[in-house]
Amino acid sequence: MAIMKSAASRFADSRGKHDHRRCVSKALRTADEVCTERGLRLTPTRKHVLELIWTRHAPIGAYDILSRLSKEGRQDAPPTVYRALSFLMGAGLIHRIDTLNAYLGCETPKHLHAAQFLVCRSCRAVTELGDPAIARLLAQRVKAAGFTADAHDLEIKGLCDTCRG
Amino acid sequence: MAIMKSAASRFADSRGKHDHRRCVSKALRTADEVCTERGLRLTPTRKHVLELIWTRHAPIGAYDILSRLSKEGRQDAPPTVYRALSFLMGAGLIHRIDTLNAYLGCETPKHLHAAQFLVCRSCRAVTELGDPAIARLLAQRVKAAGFTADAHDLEIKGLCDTCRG
DNA sequence: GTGTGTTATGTTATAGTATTACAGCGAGAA
DNA sequence: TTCTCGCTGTAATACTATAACATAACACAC
Repeated sequence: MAIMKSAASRFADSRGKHDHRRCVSKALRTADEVCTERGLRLTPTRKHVLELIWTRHAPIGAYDILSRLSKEGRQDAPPTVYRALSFLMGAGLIHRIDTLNAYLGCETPKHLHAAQFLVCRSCRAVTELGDPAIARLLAQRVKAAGFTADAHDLEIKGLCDTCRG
Repeated sequence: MAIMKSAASRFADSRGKHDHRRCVSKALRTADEVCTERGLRLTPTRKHVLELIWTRHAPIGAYDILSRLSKEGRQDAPPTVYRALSFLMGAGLIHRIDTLNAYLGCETPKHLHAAQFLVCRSCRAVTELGDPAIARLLAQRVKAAGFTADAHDLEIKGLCDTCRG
C-alpha cells in the first residue's frame, strides 16, 4: 500500500525533504507526454493552471487559482479556470475533491488507477492511499450492483493524526 | 450485501412497489425515537425538513427544500434550512452527498453504519450499498494510515445500468 | 412564576462555487 | 481563400453556503 502525503502537509511537518521546483516541472513534463500520447492539446492556459495546482501541491479551489492568475496581471474570468480544470480532469491530470470543492494534481496520470483520499476536516490536508485491495473489492461489488464506475476515487472524511492530537 | 435503490429510481422504473406515504411516516417515527433516545430535540422545523427529504426520497438540494417551504407559504431564509440539515446530519438522520450538493434520508439511523453510495452522473440517482466487507477493509487501511475517519460513507461516481444502456 | 442561562430561530447581507450564452480568434483542411 | 472547429474572452447569472447579530422559546433553579 502506497501512502503519499501531499507536499503541503510535508511542509507543515517542516521535514522539507521535497524539492518542490523539480516536482512541479516533472509533473508538467509528464503532462506534456500524456497529452502528446493521447492527442490532447495542453495549451498555455491549461498548462499554467496545472502548474499553479502543482505549485500549491495541496487541494486548491478554482477561485484561488483565479486570484493567483489575477496577481500575475492576467484578467481571467471564472470560465477560463473552469474550462482548464475540466480539460485537466478529462485528461486524468488532476482530481477533484468534492468534499473540499478543490482540485489536486494526480500523482500518476500515465496509468488509470484507483485512489482513496483521506480528507482532514480540520486542516483540509489530503493523504492519498493507493490500495489495490480496496480498489479490487470495490470494483467487484460495484459491478455486482449493475453500476459502471468512472473511477474509484474515494473520499474519506475525518481527522489526520496531527489534528486529532 | 444489501442493495437499496432509492424510491425515486424505483418510481422511474414504474415498478411502484413502494407505499411512499407509509415509508415517510415510518422514517419520521424512527427519527422521533432516535432523538428521544439521544436527548436531541426534533423541533417542528427540523422534522418538517426531514419530511420533505423523505417525501422526495432521492437526493435533494438545500434550495430545493427552501423552495418547497416557500410554496407552502413559509418564508424561510437559507440559514433555517442549513441549520436543520446540519442538525439532521449530526443526528445521523440524513446523509450529505457531496458529489451532488444534496441530502438524502438515512435508511438505518438507529445504528451507525458505513454506507457506499453509487452516484449516477447522468440521472443523479443514488443507490446505497451497505457492504460490511468494504467497511471492514477500509477501516483497517485507514487506521493503518494514522487517520481517524468520521464515517465510511463513500461516493462512487459513474453510470447506473439504466443510463448506460 | 420569575430570573437566568442555553438552545433554537429570524433576518439581512454576503461569501464562495459554478455555469450559460454568445462573441471573437486562430490554426489547419478543403 | 474560405470554412470549420476548437479554444478563449466577456458579461451576466445561477447555485450553494455562511457570517453576524437580533429575538424568541425552552429548561431549570430558586
